[in-house]
Amino acid sequence: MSIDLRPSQALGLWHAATLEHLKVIGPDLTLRQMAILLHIYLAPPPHTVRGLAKKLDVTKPVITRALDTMGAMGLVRRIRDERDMRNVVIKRTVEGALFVEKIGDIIISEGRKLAEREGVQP
Amino acid sequence: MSIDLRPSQALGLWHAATLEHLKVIGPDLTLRQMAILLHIYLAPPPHTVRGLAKKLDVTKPVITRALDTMGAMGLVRRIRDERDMRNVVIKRTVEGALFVEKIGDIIISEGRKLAEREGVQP
DNA sequence: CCACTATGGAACGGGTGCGAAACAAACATG
DNA sequence: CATGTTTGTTTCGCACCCGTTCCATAGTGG
Repeated sequence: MSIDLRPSQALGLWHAATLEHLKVIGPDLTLRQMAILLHIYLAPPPHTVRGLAKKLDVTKPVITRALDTMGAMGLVRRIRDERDMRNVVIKRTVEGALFVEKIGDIIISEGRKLAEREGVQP
Repeated sequence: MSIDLRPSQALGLWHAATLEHLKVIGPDLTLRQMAILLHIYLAPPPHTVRGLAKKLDVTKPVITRALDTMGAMGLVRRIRDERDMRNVVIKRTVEGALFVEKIGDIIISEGRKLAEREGVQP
């Protein structure tokens, strides 16, 4: 229930989750794209290009290109804002939600394995 | 103490740690390079190119190039095996150990923040 | 209308990772 | 030795991401 990690646990979890992520999902997303995707699915909408750029402290083209890539993968959808046609609102997709859910499953699963392997410790 | 995560916690932790990782460390390592680095520092030595390639299920050039990159960053060191000169043994460095430790700190810190924010829940 | 700003995207040049194949050196074996 | 095998690296062609810069469209205020 808690997430008070000891150093070896934290790194072990990160290590295992990274390995499993590569094996299940592949190396096709950069760390930045991952961050963008997770932010879209975990932070409350609406999301715009400039909002994401500011939040992640990157330039706008980075967001644009990431949306191109992830849009092609079907993980995300762009919609023009009807009320201010300059804006683009980024929407979630079913496929993207499943993708993010899969990432969560990996982490939970690796966390559980790690807990079993270590048992209860001081 | 435990690492039994609920879905929202797992993804929240991954999200926060990814964001913080990008902010503190930068986007200069790919997911694969991260996995290689963590494996070198968390799994028991010795580590060889082919061993890493097999463990991570990638081709050898991937390892070679990753070692080039991370070697240039000082995170890792190559040593020829004296007893079989075909082998290359990958050694850890002080700088690399600090780097990995920093990653652990990020995860622990974000985990703690997350726990505080959520409190005890069903 | 006409500047002026805001927003997202496109174009350019540089860097780098990738897979496949070829390569060089060190060992093993007949 | 001569041949084959193992190990790590290099090369090649491709693709993608990056930062900078510039551009097109949409809204704003005189």
